Amino acid sequence: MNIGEAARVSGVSAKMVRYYESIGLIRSVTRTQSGYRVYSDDDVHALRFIRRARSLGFSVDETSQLLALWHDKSRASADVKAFALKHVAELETKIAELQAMSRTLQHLASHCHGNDRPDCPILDDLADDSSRASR
Amino acid sequence: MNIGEAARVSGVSAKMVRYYESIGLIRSVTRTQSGYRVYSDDDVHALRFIRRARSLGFSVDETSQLLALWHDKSRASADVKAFALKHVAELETKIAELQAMSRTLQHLASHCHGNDRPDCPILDDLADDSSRASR
DNA sequence: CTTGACCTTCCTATGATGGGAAGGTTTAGA
DNA sequence: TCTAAACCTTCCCATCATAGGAAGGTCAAG
Repeated sequence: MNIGEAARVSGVSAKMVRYYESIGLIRSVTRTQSGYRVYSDDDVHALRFIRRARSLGFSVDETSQLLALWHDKSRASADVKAFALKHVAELETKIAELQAMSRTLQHLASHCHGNDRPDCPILDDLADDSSRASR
Repeated sequence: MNIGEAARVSGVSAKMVRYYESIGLIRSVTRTQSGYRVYSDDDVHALRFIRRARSLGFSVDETSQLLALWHDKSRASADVKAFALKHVAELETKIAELQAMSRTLQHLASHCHGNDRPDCPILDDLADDSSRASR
């Protein structure tokens, strides 16, 4: 099948399929005489795998490692589990960072009258971050 | 003061100070005869404001809008509050996305034996995402 | 044989940041 | 007074994953 159909059935855009090939994430598929890429069901399967891994927040590099684990029939499930849990830890770190931002902003907003007067503790905080330490 | 000192006291790298100037986030400061940038306390104040806004997850563009609100002495605090709360909503959306990823991965990992056998439900899921719908 | 829907490669941009090269300036010390 | 170190300047490149678009070749249906 052509790249367009492979893109459609895998959910990965044709643009990204070419990109993934260029960086070596997927193998270079065979071509027709005229140069069109030809994809097999296995290729589409790999593309779906990639799309799913990306949707779980794995980087392209990490996805590459997951593909290697997938193809390595002799790997231990412990290796895969450790890899997944390491990513979970990174996600949790990121979540905690965003929650800290959100919490701070909500706190500031709760002290802002939100009326038509100009004085606003949110901007006051941004303008003088030493206030955070002393208050 | 020179850009190096301004960077040190504001917490924004000299590299970024030049970048912020190049994109118009901060004004072009005056120069010495030899071309060195010269920063005032007000300039440093603005840089601190920017650093704090960035640390709360505002984009450079949003930071620019915050700077405008800061300098607009007649704006209503309601405008600032609405702006902040919109950002909180975006943060919460992002948090929810990451939490969904984390939850899914934790769920998969909990079903993985994590031993030296090769079979692993994590990779099975990645390899066949139709399983998610049917199970 | 034409037209439209494909496909190809190549270049550009995004957002925020850092690295580094090549070269000019300033300052402190010998 | 000279020199070396520590500054500064601009300019280019890289990151990461993705998209847009141009210029041109191919294929299939009418």
